[in-house]
Amino acid sequence: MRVLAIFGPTAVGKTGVAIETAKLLRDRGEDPVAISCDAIQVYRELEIVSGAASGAERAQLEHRLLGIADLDEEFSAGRFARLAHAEIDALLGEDRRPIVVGGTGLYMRAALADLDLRPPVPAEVRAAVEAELERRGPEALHGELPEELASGVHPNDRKRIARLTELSRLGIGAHPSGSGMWSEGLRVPTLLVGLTIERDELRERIGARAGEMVRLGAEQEVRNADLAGAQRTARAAIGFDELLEGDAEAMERAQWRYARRQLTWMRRMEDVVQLDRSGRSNADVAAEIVAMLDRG
RNA sequence: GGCGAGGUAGCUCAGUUGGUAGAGCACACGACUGAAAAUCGUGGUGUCGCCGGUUCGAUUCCGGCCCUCGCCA
Repeated sequence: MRVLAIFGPTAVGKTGVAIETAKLLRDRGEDPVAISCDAIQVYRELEIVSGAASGAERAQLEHRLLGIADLDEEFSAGRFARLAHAEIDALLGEDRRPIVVGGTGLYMRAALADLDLRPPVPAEVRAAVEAELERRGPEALHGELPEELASGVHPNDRKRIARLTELSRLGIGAHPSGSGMWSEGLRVPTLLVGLTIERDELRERIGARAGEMVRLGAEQEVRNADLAGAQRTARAAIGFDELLEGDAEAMERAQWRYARRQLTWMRRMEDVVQLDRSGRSNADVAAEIVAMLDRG
């Protein structure tokens, strides 16, 4: 049985399409389960601002890896990869079809392939490197990286420079950047669908969704998360800082920018089947996906 | 109607002691290996309000006009 993966920009309707697809699959005797692929939806108390599947939606299709971390925990692609692989393999073992659905490009890639991600580093090492980065600036540390690592990172890219510096100080060989990410094949047979949509329609959807988030109390949610001591990986949520400032429009703009980055990621994906859902219902799109699964 | 301030990129504005302009945001594209909704890179924005004058040359100086804002009538 092939895994079904659904990727696409924020607000394109991934959850809705997944639910409709699951219904059609159930009609033919399957028992599918969704596996969320989202770096923010893993947080328990960030459901509104992350646009996680609602209770009503989850009643129609079981979603896993949603709301599995507390706000004061740091999350990571590596941690996600292990969990996702376990879920996918367990479902396949039960002959249930995994529907891997989400918009975090790296998480999707990590779920579908074996990325050989490097280990996390001790907090002390990271704190030391961060302090040094603050003091000396990114260019200085960039200059001290081994040539094969430095060449793949821009001297302004603080986060990657920090990470590579941490790894090389611990004597852990990092990936010489580039190439590898796409060279390894998928772990298991998969149909990877990338949902696309006309820009005007996507803008409307993002606007409507942002308004809905505010109506559901996203601002309060974010204030609570702030007080609860949310970790930086949780504070990275689009809308977190914006709503703390009371600027819902800024959140909407950031979501649009994010959607474009997701589209860039999607164009880069190998073996992705792009499916234009402009002006179409979730059910209509789902029917096409099921037909693709049938075609093998 | 009078006085004052201002009209430059999609927006907010900077600037040119006269040689046809620039920053932020927005926009478009790209990179991405345990922070990825993160982080970073590249790119173009344009009758410099309109019409004249001076000048080799005016967005810049001068005159007139139009428009916006504020105050006063």
